[in-house]
Amino acid sequence: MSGRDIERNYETEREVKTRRKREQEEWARHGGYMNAKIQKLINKYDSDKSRENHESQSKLFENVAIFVNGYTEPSFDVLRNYMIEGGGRFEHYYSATRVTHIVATSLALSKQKLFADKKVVLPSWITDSVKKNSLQPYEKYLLLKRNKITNFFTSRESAPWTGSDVIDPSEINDVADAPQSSTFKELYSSTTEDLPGTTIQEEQSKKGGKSTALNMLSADQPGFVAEFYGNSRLHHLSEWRTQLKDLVNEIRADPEHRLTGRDHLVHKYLDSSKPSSSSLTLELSSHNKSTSSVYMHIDMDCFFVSVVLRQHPELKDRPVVVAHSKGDVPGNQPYSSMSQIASCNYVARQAGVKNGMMMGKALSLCPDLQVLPYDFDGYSEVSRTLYRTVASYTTEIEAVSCDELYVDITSLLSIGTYDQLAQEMRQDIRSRTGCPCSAGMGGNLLLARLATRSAKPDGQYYVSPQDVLDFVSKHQVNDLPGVGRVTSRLLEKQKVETCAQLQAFSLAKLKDKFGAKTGESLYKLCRGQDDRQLRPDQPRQSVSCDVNYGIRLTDAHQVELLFENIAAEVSKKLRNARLLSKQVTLKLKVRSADAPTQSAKFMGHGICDNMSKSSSLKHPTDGAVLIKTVCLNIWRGWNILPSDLRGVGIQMTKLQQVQACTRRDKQTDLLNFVGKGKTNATDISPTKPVAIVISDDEDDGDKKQILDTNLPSVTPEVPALCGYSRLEDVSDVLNRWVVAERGRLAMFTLSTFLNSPVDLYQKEFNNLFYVEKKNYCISSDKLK
DNA sequence: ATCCTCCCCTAC
DNA sequence: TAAGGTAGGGGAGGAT
Ligand SMILES: Nc1ccn([C@H]2C[C@H](O)[C@@H](COP(=O)(O)OP(=O)(O)OP(=O)(O)O)O2)c(=O)n1
Ligand SMILES: [Mg+2]
Ligand SMILES: [Mg+2]
Repeated sequence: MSGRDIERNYETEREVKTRRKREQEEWARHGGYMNAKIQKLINKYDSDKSRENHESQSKLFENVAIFVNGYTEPSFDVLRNYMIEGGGRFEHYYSATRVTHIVATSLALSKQKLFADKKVVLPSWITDSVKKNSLQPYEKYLLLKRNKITNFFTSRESAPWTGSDVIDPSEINDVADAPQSSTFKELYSSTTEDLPGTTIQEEQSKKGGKSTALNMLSADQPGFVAEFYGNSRLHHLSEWRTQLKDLVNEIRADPEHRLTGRDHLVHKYLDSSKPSSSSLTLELSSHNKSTSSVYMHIDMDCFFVSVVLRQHPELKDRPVVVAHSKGDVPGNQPYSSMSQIASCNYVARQAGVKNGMMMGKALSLCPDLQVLPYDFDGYSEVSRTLYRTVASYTTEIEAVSCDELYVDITSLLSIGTYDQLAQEMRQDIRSRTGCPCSAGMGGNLLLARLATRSAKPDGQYYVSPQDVLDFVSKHQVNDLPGVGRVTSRLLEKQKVETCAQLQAFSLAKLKDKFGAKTGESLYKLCRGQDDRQLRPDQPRQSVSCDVNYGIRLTDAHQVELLFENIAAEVSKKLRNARLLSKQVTLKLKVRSADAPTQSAKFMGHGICDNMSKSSSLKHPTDGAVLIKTVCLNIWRGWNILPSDLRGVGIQMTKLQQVQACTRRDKQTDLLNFVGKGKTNATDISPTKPVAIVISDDEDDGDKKQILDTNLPSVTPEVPALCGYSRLEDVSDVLNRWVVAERGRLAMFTLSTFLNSPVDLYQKEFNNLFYVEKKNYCISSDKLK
């Protein structure tokens, strides 16, 4: 079954509407709502200030101004009262100039970067200062130390979560005005996706400006990818997954890392009269090779909802979902919203609502649905706290996603029982994050994973060896990891719905039907067997960027701009990971010949044909210009109408780690290149200083990128510069040599490379010194 | 056999 | 309106 057929089964027919006026009204309404919200915050601030004036006796927090970031214990409100009563200031918005201290117990990675050189302190700085009635030195309470989070997890003193603070209920979306009628007529089984006709979406993305009232960037504009990614839950999910894998690797590699959670368990459950012997001997005795491993799988309950419900406890018994839009614009068809539900709580699940469901369908199942907006920073913070909490028990962890991980608990079982272990860890997670989670345990990854399903919500479950067959037989084949929509539909055709039924199939038959590996894996999984090991640090095999939303272009030039945008994004990712790649794959979504130009989902990709083609590079690269050029070559070989383009992905494979190259390599490479690529190479000698520079003539002439140099005065410092470097990291060095060598520098411009043989052009992007940032000008002799 | 390219499938 | 990303497993079929 092709992807296209599948989409047809769930994309809906949609009545085409002209409704610009309504959109404008909605925009105004929304603006009005936002304005009211801001006014409310201003009022709140003013009242804080007046309280400050009236109760001006205490000077405890004089000259202190705090900003509270994210979830804290004690709560936002309590901290605010302490500040105000202590004569300090409490800022509702972060401002580097006004705020003296940021208060947080955990930070999203993005915030860690933002606050890198700021005073970020634990809430206990405030509470301790209040307790002792004197301002404590903040240094003892820093959350960020040497670029990593330490303090919070080196002590177990933090109070348990009390979880009863309401912050600002005005942020809740309007409630419960969904229509009561039930004229929902099978929106989700239509076979034609859309009606042809009006071209609202096209008009919105006509070249040039920000289209229409909604300020959506057109796909050829510079900020388009960043804006889309900023709003894409799926992008965040993927980004966090890689960041959490990195976090696990960092923790595992950190010799300073302490197992404070584990120590606490040892203290609590093992005889504390002989404390000196406990930890070390246990470590050894637990390495009992004959015992097989036991795994725990931990997964947060309705993650996105739980995180935002901390601020809205009054909604916890009502059906709640997190999504971008409720689609309740006056004049829209009821139950027609195509906005996806990222997560729904268990009350909503009672009504049949599911993660990933369209809002329209969910509202038809549950008209009372409460829709809350995303809080991406909140999810990131909770994720990292979850991982650090688990890592305080053991570092035998495999990251699965932002709300989910596998843990090898074999050695921890010498401290306590399954139940004790899970209770302790879950309680710890809950008190640190304010969110519930569930845990499953079993003799392999499959059993642990399935056990979590039985455990949910807010529970735990252990599958003991004698129960395995019974336990797994009861499950639907659908529940098996790796068995999704297509596979279970294929099995359904064979009258197989449960694992018990699947067990009747012979290994040979399964291999024949599904292929060697898949067949064998199905054969084992339905019997509760699973060979997979925990794989904490698997090297990355690909790096990619995809955008399959919001693409409505009209001409080839716009396509080039979009490719440039996406190529820049993959390049950034490669450099971030310090990887170089030898193969580029371009993936496109192209509107199917018979598909309407307007998709079912606003600005969605609609019914598409997928195309992909890869191109191997002679030399590994991370350069955006090269990647873009290669992709455009592939694109030109296909003759696709720009207006039919609906999605673009660039995937980089055949990866290798950047290695700092030696001075000798560097000079050889560079001189080889210059010697071969340039007709007039007689000026080049090993002593002649050379820099390779991209000079983009369409930009103003000052913007140059330095790709490489063999400057003798730089080479002692080259190990620090080459391979991968950012201007921020190397600007000192750069400044020194640019000034010193001014006027002596030979320069090549990009056109030099474009006229070079292809392999030289690629070589130029080889793992050499590369300065990312523009606005960097050097003056020099031009090479004749 | 084993590898490669172009897909498809799955999970969060 | 809506934000349909991304990495890894693996199969089919051709090249070696
Ligand atoms: N189709 C999906 C599935 C998940 N997610 C996001 C939101 C979820 O909260 C988070 C974690 O996914 P889970 O599968 O763990 O689902 P939940 O945590 O929401 O619920 P559960 O209690 O079943 O784990 O990933 C999403 O955006 N879209
Ligand atoms: Mg979950
Ligand atoms: Mg999960």
